[in-house]
Amino acid sequence: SSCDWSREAYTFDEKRSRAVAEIFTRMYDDGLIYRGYRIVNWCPRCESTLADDEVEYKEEPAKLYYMKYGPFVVATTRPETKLGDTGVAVHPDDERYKSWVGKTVTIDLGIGPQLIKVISDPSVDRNFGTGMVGLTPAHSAVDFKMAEENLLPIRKVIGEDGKMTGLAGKYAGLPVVEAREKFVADLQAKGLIEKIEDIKHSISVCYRCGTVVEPLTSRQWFVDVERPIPGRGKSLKRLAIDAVRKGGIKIVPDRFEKVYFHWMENLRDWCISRQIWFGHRIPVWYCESCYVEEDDTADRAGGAERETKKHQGINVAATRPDKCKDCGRPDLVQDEDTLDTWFSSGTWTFSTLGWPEKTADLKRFHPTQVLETGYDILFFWIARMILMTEYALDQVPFEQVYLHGLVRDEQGRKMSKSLENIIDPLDVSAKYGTDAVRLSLIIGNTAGNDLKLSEEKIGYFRNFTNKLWNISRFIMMTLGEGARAVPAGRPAPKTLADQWILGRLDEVVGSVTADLDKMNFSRAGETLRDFTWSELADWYLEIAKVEKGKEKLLPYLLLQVLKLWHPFMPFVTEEVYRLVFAKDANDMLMVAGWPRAAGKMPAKAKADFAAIQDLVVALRNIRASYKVEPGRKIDALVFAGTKADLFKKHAEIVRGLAKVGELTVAAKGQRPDKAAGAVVGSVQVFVPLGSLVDFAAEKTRLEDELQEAEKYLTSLELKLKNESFVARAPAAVVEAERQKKVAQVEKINKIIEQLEALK
RNA sequence: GGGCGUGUGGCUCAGUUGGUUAGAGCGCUGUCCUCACACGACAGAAGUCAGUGGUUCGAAUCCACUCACGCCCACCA
Repeated sequence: SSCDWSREAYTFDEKRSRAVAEIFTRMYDDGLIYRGYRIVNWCPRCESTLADDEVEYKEEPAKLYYMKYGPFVVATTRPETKLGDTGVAVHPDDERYKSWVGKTVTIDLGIGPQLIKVISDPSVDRNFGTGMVGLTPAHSAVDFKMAEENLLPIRKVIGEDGKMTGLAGKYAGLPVVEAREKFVADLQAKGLIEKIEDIKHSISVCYRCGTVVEPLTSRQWFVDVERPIPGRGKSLKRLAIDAVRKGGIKIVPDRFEKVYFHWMENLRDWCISRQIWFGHRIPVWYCESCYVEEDDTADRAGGAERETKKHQGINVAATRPDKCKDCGRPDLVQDEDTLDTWFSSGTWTFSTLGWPEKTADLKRFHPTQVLETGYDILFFWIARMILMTEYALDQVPFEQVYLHGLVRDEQGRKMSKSLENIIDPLDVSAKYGTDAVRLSLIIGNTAGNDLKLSEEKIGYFRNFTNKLWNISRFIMMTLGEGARAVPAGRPAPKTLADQWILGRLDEVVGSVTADLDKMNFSRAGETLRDFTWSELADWYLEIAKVEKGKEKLLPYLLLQVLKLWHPFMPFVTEEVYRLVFAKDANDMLMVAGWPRAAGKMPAKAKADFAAIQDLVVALRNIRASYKVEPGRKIDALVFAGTKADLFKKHAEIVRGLAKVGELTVAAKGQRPDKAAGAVVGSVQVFVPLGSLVDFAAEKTRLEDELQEAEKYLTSLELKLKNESFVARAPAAVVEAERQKKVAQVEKINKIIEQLEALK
């Protein structure tokens, strides 16, 4: 896929703003958006509400105060909120308090009498504290809920500024922390604090600024996630759950589906109004003539009907109305609040395609196929997009969600400004190239797992980029001065090496394509890298220096490799394509077709080539262990048995790649004097090195090799002697083990032969 | 309190439905500035797959438990 810049969109441009206002209006008309006075998460620093998932939790040591409370004792971590208590809850079966339930007591915490009703609720833990919970409906979601059920008054003692309100008596105007200290000191002076315990407590903080969040009652706009949508019979919540459960959306890796369901099932009404200026303004206008501010304290919850639909002077519309729907007067004032950014972003997949117009784009491109994002944004954005899209279009927003992990530093820490461990993509792009940065983010990481990134890693991929560049240069050189390659069909293989590299290419095309389909991006990249570097460059290009006549095949291989790499490293591949293949400026790799595997390599070709590789490696090994200078040629004698013809035929390759002067191949023969030797399968290799040969070392090496080989043989024999294995394992597996045994026996015999000759 | 993830050579990570003597890159060791590339070539060393028990002819892979680290969720007052 590529970006279509003609469809560039911005959240706050006219079309997107229109879509946001439109969906708000529709949801309001369907009774899914309402204005209500209830508990919200309030950040005193941002002076705004927060959605439930915008609140983060931190475990911190805290104090649990046991305070005298009229005839009772209650335990609390927030003594100052007790000034807002209007009730107290106990477990229904708690014998200690049973007789009190239903009664109202009057207590005085120092600011005058407070009426406290005793209620019972099964959620109260009898063993925590005194088994009795003071209820502060205005500052605790749980308490608020119980207050609803038991019709307790709401007494708001903490204001939006984070300071105590007028209802807090002499503590009014104090910030909560100061109020707490003073209040506790006052209680202690009066002997009303029974004891103080140290406990661990999780406090809620604002995800944006880290300030402690105050739950408080406030009049805000909410999305009702439980209410059945008119005409559809399902709630938003249900719709969003079914989208994933019924397979319309697949999340990769799938374990996140479980996380998604859990979150959705527990979703409560979503507070969408914010008191910040950056956002879409809420499309609601209040009539200056007939709208009367609701009375907060008299208000009970109760939902959409009571609070908005019936409320006079509230006008909801996608564009500013001329006059009030109730009184017809034109004096309208728009709500000053903005919408939660995720409410707006939730419309993204369809607002970018022109919704609410019935555009051709919408018809053609929606639902989209893949959304790719970090798992930390699953609730914020993905869940909201699903919710909003299901509502607006009765479609899923996308068919697949690919979740990547978070990028961390070398030590696994989150990147952050304060730790100064941020790797700026622009810096490292300039330093190592953009393709190298891309590769370092793709390779070495799997879906949903965090990624440790370091400059060192990026540097490695810079090296690979350079390797690909040099491979291209080499291939260009073989084409001759200034020559350009014409993309053509697949050339027929002329040699075994050709057959092998084309066969390997097919295998690589197959596995890379399959991995991309399965979103195994890292594995696809690794497969490609290993093929490009080890097989194409280290083997085939070296062979091409020996075997000539590859003017067609080399460009073909390069083009296929460029196509396969293009999604991973678009810049370098495109540039090489431009230099080597492009007919004109409009001929671009990024729109080229994806390679397809042409066939399957014959097993014989594969085995033959592997035998040649083994021989070359064995010869190089001897060179290395005797420290023969790279420039110096060695002579070699090979007793190859049935492979003699194969080696004779490809002697040039062996000589070229292993720097052999005279290569003698025979089925078998007599071991030469003063030669270093090696055994590769059933093949014996000798390199006469005259006085250089160290017989003691040769002997030790062969003995070690023999020991190793016998150990393996024993394990094979043991396996084959096991009757259950032979009887129960698939025939093919058993046969494979038998073959291994035969080969191993042969190898051992050759090693013994060589050892004998040394004596 | 609930849920999830990770634990594989010094480091970073792959290992599809259980079946090659467990792979790769970095790093390391040795030789080389060989005419595409020293951001390179060649050769090599290095792992009882966290632990225990189980299932199986066969376990890094499946099951149970344990340990370590990390993350997410939750109205523990």
